[in-house]
Amino acid sequence: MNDFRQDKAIYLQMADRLCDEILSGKYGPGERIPSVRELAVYLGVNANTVVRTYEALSLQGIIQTRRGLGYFVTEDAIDRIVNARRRHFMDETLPELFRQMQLLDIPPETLAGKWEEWKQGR
Amino acid sequence: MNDFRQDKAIYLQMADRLCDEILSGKYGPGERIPSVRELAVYLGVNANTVVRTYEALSLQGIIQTRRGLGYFVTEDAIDRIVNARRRHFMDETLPELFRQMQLLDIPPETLAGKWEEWKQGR
Amino acid sequence: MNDFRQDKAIYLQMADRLCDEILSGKYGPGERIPSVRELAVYLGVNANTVVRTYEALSLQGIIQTRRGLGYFVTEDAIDRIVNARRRHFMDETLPELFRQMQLLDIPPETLAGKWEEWKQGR
Amino acid sequence: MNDFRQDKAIYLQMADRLCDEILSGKYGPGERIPSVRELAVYLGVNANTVVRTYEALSLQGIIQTRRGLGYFVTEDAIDRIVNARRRHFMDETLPELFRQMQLLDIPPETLAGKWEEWKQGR
DNA sequence: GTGGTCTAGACCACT
DNA sequence: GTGGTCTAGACCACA
Repeated sequence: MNDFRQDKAIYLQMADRLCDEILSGKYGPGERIPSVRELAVYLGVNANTVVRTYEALSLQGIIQTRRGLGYFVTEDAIDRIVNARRRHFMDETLPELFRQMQLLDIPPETLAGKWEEWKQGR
Repeated sequence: MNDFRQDKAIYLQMADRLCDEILSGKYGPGERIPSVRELAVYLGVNANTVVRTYEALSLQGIIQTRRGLGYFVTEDAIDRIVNARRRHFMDETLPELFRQMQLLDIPPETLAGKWEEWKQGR
Repeated sequence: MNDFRQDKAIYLQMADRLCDEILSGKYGPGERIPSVRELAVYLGVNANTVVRTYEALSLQGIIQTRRGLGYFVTEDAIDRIVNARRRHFMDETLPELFRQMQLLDIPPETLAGKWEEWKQGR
Repeated sequence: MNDFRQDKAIYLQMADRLCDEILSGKYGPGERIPSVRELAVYLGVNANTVVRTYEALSLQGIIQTRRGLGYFVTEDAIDRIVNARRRHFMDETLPELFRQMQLLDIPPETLAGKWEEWKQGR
């Protein structure tokens, strides 16, 4: 229990995991996810931390709450997750990649070549 | 003290940090870096862990030992670090990037366009 | 200190007040608002409650954080507040109004007439 | 006990509640409502506050006192409550609504359209 | 100083 | 049981 990295907020790591589990089909659209207290005990974190995770995912429309019943995966959760990750890739991953390329003096043409190599290797 | 991630060997994380500090100029070429015991106490890790770090960096020619004096940054440390990181970029960062792009269904042409955007934004 | 109603979360009431103060010009676009701890002491609430208020307003793009400096009113804060309130009027106020009208057996035509009356009375 | 708002006199809030309970059938026409002292203890308020509540409702003809027996719901209590609330709707709710519409720059024609929408949605 | 996160424990309303 | 909110107090990174 409680095997989280130190370089990212626990509640965000938990959100990522839940999204992975939704994408993998562990929790399908419309299904109920573990209650706040259940998950808190299971992962060895404070209930408030789980609350923050669920709030964040609610705001993104990936899960929704039903008072007194629990949290449920929304019908379009998968679309929303993929879109959010695509956005993150464009706004975070790519700029960081380009920053590194600049620092390491790697020309952008390299990317196209490496992409071909990689596709072959699969 | 001792704020290391759990997902990577501590001695490798320490090596990364030392490289960062060399690149930043904190320890210039030819300068002495902290002794094994000093660094072990300072970072709250076992002295053997520091030894492994220094051995790894020695093997890469980034630092070198002088009997009875300590470890010193080599003259071409910066080049070696940049080259090592360039290799890491090619062998680790890029494949991971391409894997993500495949998962998110992002075409490779996007990279060239985004690179131009990013260069403009700077 | 601490004069909040019991029928609505304190952090939401605080958010409403802050929006009022932004609309009134007390805090203009680009200006800094009180720090989390300042406001907590001033209003006699817990710092975490202020944090929730500021987080909620951040998510709506009404304020934004600058690490180590504080929270600042965004340039388009006023537009966002007005739009949010208009949306609330349509989605919350009106349905509640109509529900009451149905309960009290008040015909919808009444509204137009009363509107004219009210406009004259001003 | 004693969960009243701060922004409205407690005796008026108690009167509202009693009216709700009459409308809901908890106390039917002709039935006896709790004694002043009973209600005061139950709600944790001063007995004089309950007296003011009952006086106010008596003046509106919603309840009536029978010496030595207690207060009783009048036969036409429900009509009187509905009428009072209709008056409140006209004199308080609507002007406040119109004030908001003016502030938010919402044209009065919107009401008719939204009313149709709402009726459909039920 | 600033904000950001986490824990522990409490009370509430709703089912 | 469920989620929603609040308090008290702690430690962190950033400026």
